[in-house]
Amino acid sequence: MKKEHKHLTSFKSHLDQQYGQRGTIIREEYEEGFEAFKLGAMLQDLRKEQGLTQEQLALKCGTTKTYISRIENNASDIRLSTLMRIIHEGLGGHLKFKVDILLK
Amino acid sequence: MKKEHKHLTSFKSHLDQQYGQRGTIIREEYEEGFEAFKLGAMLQDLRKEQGLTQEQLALKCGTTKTYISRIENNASDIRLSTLMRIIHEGLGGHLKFKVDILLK
DNA sequence: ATCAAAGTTAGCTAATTAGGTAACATTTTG
DNA sequence: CAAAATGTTACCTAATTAGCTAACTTTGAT
Repeated sequence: MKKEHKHLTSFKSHLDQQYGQRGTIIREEYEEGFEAFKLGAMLQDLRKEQGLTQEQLALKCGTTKTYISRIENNASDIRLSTLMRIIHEGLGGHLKFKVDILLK
Repeated sequence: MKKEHKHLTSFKSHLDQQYGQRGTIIREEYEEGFEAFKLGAMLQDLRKEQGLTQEQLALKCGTTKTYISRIENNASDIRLSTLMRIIHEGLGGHLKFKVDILLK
């Protein structure tokens, strides 16, 4: 496999522990890395947790598997509105931002 | 004033309490709202906390006060890369995402 | 090994952001 | 009030995303 998704396994086991409970909130936090921007990995993880194919996800949020693939592989920048649409309509999720600033 | 920034005051007082400390991390969390998307308000708050004008901020991150104004007033969608540039280079901050999903 | 499903890549086009300049409006300061 | 600083809006252009189709590749199942 070309790509590695570091926190997939740990997150997966966490999911497994909670599996069966209803109404459980998954919180997947993505911290922007120093080198590369791996939003794609987060989206791919979330999609797989829900057992969706790229095509199924694409259908839910009105795009194509082609585009989902590009996003997951960080092949393109992405608009905020598009990111939110994928998370909302595609994954049924809720996006939050946090900004940390070190005061001088 | 046309716009209101609800959490500016509370955040401001919190800042005032901590003022003078060095190395303190401000965590401004923005929860995407139901109705409208107020990323602009968050960015404006953060800018003002640092005592920057739109023009000063624009200089630091290689854009114009015109553009900063448009973003703060949610007059335009924004690319992720641009958002990150403003937060990094303009505000010296660090952006994090979180996705909450309610399991079915 | 073969077939089908899933994922990736390549073009092209249309829609939208980002950059630039200038004019206008609002707020602050003296 | 007057002047300066700050912020907003308008318009245009260039760069980039998003959408679309099709071909190619990889993975998984039988």
